[in-house]
Amino acid sequence: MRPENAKTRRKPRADSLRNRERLLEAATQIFSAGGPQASLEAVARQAGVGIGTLYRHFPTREALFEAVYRHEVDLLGELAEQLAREDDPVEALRKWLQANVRLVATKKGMIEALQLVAHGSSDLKAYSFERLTNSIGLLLDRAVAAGEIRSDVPPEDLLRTLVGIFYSQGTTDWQPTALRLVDVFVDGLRKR
Amino acid sequence: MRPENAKTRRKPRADSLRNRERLLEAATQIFSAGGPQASLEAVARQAGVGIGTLYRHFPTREALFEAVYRHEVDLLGELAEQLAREDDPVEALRKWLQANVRLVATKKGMIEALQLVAHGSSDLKAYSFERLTNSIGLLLDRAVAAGEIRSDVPPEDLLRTLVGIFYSQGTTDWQPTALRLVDVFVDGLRKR
DNA sequence: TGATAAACGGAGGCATCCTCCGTATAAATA
DNA sequence: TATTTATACGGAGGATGCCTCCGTTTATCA
Repeated sequence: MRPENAKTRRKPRADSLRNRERLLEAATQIFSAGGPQASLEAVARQAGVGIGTLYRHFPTREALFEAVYRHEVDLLGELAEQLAREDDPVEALRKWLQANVRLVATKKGMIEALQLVAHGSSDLKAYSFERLTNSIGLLLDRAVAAGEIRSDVPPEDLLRTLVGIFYSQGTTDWQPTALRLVDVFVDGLRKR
Repeated sequence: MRPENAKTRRKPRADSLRNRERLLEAATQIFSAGGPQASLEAVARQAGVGIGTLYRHFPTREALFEAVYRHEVDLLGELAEQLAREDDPVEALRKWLQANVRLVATKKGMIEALQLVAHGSSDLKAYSFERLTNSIGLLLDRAVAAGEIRSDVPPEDLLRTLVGIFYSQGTTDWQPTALRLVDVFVDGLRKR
């Protein structure tokens, strides 16, 4: 006799959890290298599981992609919380923005991925928009509170500006330009 | 004896030209409906030619897509020249911008298409950027010369703003919003 | 240590990609 | 106009990817 609700449930199987992790990790790699339309069979191969297992965990390409993307967004959120404990608030903000640029730069597929998100599932869109806006807000408020930057730029505008920087850049060697633009923008936020 | 250069060339075959046209037209339809990753075999079917013919004319998906996109850009260029002959220069500018919105709206695939261009062949990017900038410049200069709008907004900025409006919108029912934003922006350009 | 719910792998059917080459045909030539 | 020949045509076919289905395996629970 088990004392739980009507729906008595077994503990999830250990191999299931493990495979899910492996798939997520493999998908991050494969999508990063090949964009979000990369072969799902390649993902399964990379993870060392059967294609059926992939589809059981993530019934559609979008489901897998969303899980990967959510994970990346969460990592950026954690980075923001970590940076919020640094001394110099303006530098913390700058570092976070630069981390975004580097993330996109090292993962060539991420650019296309971002575009899919921009016009895909609005759940995911809402989630990541909120999460990223909060991250920026955290760092921004601290810098504003310290009296170091102007207070009339809301986090949303900063996020959109960041995305704009990604979009407007070409494919080759855009990272230095993007980093410079971020620098300029952060400097522009500073009070004179 | 033919009086031409070392490379004596026949006139291109009529069927070849015709098929190229048909493929372009079919691709415009198919890509518009299904986005740039739509089936190429569907394009060939729609055009009423064999798949081999498609590949002979356009060796890669990108080549076909580029041709389609160039054609659309050229049409917008021609529209600008036509509008430049209208009476009211500000209205002409507004109409051209609205035509852009409608073009993208009726062709759902165009949004993804634009994104491909943004990170694809830089030839195509340069070509379309220049062509569209010129179109805007044509209409803008006329309105400036008539003293109706401010003179400190270069065509490039206007183009980027337009693209930004496309990107920032969600998938559903964004056309009214985009048209409104265009309106606001054009009104903002007016001298008080 | 069995019973069994849950997860696993991958074969198989279908779609698309792209290449290759025998056939057809439009332009050139006589 | 008839013949030649460069050029283009169509589509079969091999490779790959998508996704489903189901017989087999295995982790949990008693």
